[in-house]
Amino acid sequence: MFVPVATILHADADSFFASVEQRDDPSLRGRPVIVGAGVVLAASYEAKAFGVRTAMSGRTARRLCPDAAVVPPRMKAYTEASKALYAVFDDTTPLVEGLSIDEAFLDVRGMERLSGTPVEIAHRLRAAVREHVGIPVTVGIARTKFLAKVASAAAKPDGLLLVAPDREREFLHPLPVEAVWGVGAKTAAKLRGWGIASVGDLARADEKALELLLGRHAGRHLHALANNRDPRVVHLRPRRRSIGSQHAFGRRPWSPEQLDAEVLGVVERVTRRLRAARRVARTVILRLRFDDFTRATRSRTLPHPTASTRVVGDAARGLLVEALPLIEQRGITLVGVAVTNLADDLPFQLCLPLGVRNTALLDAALDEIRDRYGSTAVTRAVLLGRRALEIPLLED
DNA sequence: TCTGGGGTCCTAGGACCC
DNA sequence: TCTGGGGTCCTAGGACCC
Repeated sequence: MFVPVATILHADADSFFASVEQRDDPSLRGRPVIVGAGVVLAASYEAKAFGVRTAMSGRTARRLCPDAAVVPPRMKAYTEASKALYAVFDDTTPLVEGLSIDEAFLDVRGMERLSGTPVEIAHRLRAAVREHVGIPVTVGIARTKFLAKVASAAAKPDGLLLVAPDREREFLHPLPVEAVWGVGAKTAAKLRGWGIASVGDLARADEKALELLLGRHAGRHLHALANNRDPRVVHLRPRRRSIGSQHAFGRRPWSPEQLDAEVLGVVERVTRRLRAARRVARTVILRLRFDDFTRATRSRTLPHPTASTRVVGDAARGLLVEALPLIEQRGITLVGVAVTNLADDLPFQLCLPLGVRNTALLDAALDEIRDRYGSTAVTRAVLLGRRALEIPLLED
């Protein structure tokens, strides 16, 4: 007989940024700690006890918890800690799916004889993170991703919770709808307006009615999760689909020149990361936020993928000009640029579209490759490019 | 209650092609 | 000449997550 087994672990560091700060500065241990001044990026559990929450304004947080230590974020330290955390994950099982800087699914199916039961593996994982990273991590264990994720949230902080396969519904159904992964403030408000307050209510709701209320996909998806149907499997880390950067500058007076310079600065950061990842993008998106907190996006898809600061910059500036009336009308507080439609930046991808009938453009492409990757890459590109160009050149 | 920076996915209309 | 149906791509916006 088939016996379902809980083999999916969801490991989630507790108040990640704040834990790293407490690790690196002993005087912060046991004290309320808030990371980030303008807005709360992370709050230690001591601060959360006062009602401080992530994404809350710094002013509100300090009012709730005047004794908290407020520290500026150190992204570099968090990135390092994340690498160490993932090293422990990768050491635990080959099947790790990263969700964010501090959180991942691990599938430990079939590892019983080698490593012990999932609960034993989770205990060892927590101890290893303590030892090698120096921060607490909470683990939820269940048969599905969704249950594992909900379990870790329920077990926080510094906990471990197994949802046994024969007790899934009794665990799930009493929880509030907000506990469902994918239900945020807007969706929760809609559901509560319809008298749906618990996961059990959601499970008993009519699926078609949910589709009408929330949209086709969201309706079906949430109905399935509430009814404990989640067939999603653990995948290896998927590749990134977009890269973006943004800058908020508050309600200062601004001029079109300053705005233009701001956009170019953001583009510079984005294209640098794009090149570091050896990828190219075809769609450029300009994000704007206004004085009244409304937002807008403008996007443009280029004929060829690129990682060039100039090309992305020109596109972003064009979009900015388009949006200028809106900006003048509402006043701007944030600009961001994201690129998407990503592909690998193989040298021949530059040669292929550029060189087909125009050798001047090919030269420009090769210059770009030399600037970016050095002269050996040019040799490779020329070889690849020649091969790619053979047929079109014969046609000419 | 009015704030950061980084992402993901879905919806829906319009253009265009077959 | 006209009408239908289907598919893909692009653009803009919305919701959600950490």
